Amino acid sequence: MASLNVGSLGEYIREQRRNAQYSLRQLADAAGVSNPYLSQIERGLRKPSAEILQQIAKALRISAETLYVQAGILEERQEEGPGLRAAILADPLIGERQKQALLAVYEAFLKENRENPESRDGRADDAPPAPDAAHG
Amino acid sequence: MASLNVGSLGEYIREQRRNAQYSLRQLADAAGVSNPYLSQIERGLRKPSAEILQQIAKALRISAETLYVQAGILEERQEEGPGLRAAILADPLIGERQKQALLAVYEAFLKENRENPESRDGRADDAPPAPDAAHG
DNA sequence: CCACCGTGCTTGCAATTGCAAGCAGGGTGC
DNA sequence: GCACCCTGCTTGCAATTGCAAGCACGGTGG
Repeated sequence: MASLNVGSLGEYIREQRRNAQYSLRQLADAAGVSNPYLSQIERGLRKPSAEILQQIAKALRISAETLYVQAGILEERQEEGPGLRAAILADPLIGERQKQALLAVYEAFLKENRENPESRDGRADDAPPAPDAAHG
Repeated sequence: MASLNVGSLGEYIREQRRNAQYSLRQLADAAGVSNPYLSQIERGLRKPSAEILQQIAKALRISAETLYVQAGILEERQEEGPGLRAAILADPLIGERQKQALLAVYEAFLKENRENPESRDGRADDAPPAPDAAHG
């Protein structure tokens, strides 16, 4: 991992720790990691594993995903892509082939609608996209 | 990490690799990891870092999150499921009946994935069975 | 002064991670 | 037969990860 990411990860952890008003030792104890190691992580000298990040996140009462994103091993969720295609591709509950199958169905519908605009039927649906905010 | 998780991770990777009809060396090369190490990972002898999992996932053309979940460092997201439902319903280019059809396909995939978690990247309806050598 | 406690950090080391070099086996062509 | 290619795996090693023991400093109380 590039030291830049590690640097920002450590800064982030230190900031969250200070926000929570924990000393280094308190957080290390709560997280079940050694305090020297936590110090090294905060100063960007070591690159902790995902398991360690999980432990630290739990002790800080933040989501592990937040630290994964800071560490560069997870991308921030795109809540609503520019379209349904992106939403399908971004869905983590289905696999690539299932995504391709859904996209194929969707493309077939689009093609059908281009060739026969009347087939859309009841498109009075103007509800705004679901406000799927990033989880806290 | 409990060896149980590493075991299932390795099995999962091997299965995905075989689904993609890659040899161990081909996948290792594509992923940028050494082939002995990939072999060890598949056999559950080593616990790869998240970065290595990212590389393997990219080479397999699956999401890194999928492997993180298998490795036990990420929980399956439930929240995005409703997100795609909303995106389908919000899409202005398809009609109500088409939306319901897409939703039905999506729900079928989710159900299938719950009952058989490894079928996400499995056989799409129109995909022929992989020409596996019988008992390799 | 001292002893004690808290703070964050240094340092050496054991275990783990990932790799390079190579082995063993199967198959093919000459 | 041989050489070559492919397959997956073994093995020893360097680098990295995470820790235990301890240091240095500041503050407090006797």
